Amino acid sequence: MVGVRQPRHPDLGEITLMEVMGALSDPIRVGLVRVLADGRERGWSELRAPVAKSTLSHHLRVLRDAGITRTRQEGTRCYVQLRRRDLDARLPGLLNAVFLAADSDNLGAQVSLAEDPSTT
Amino acid sequence: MVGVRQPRHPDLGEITLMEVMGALSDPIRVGLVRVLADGRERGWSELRAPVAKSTLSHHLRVLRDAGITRTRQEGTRCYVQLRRRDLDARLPGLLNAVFLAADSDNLGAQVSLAEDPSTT
DNA sequence: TACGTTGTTCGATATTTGACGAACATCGAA
DNA sequence: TTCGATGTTCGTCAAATATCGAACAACGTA
Repeated sequence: MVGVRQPRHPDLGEITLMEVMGALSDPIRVGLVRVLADGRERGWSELRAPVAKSTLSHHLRVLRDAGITRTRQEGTRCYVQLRRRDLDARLPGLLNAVFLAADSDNLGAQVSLAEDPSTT
Repeated sequence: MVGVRQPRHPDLGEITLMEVMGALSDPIRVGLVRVLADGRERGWSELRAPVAKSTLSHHLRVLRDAGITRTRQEGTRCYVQLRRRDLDARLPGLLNAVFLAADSDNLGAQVSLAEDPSTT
């Protein structure tokens, strides 16, 4: 990515419940995960959250470090994707439960996707 | 209870995903919840955790405030119980997922019950 | 090669959190 | 009523977190 190369992605066995729970105890991050819920890869710049870009970068890092998302760099741009398969394998049912509760309370609604992907 | 009366217990509708996730992102607290997993009420003094009693009190308060446990006072003693029904109603599947993951990793194993309940 | 874009990293804060021991409050018992 | 037991609360610290703006680094492009 831009700045530093090769963000660390913990592999399946390194994903821990404690870290995932901690990562998902912040509304911005839950919002980000919800936005990625459909499994599609999203561009960093599509993500809309009411925080400074350095803060958004921080949150995305927490998610990545916890093994919740995967970041891919392509040229100058980054793309983020939910590691749903890995999470479901390692922590069965957790993501579903979080989505269920978050959806019903519209938690993390402050986060959204840019309507127009070109709004990069 | 001892010290101050009537600990606050959020009712069903006040339980939030964010607070529960935060409460369950600490190994001691996950350990406590695991110890209460069978639904039986336990005496405060039965709980064994590698922290000072003021710290244990703190953790039990975090769990109580999040709506995860219910505390009852009887004379000089306190009894704690998991609010499983409420949690399952408000956050379906979450507790199960946490138990599943915590059990398989033996998370929070530092917490246990006194072998002899009289070890009060 | 000089720029502009895109995220990341670096301080700097302010807040929250975990932990401890000591003081305290409440209840039951001597 | 004087103790002893049982938790809670308080004051204090250290460590972790959330945020921000500014400086940076890596790419693509003019």
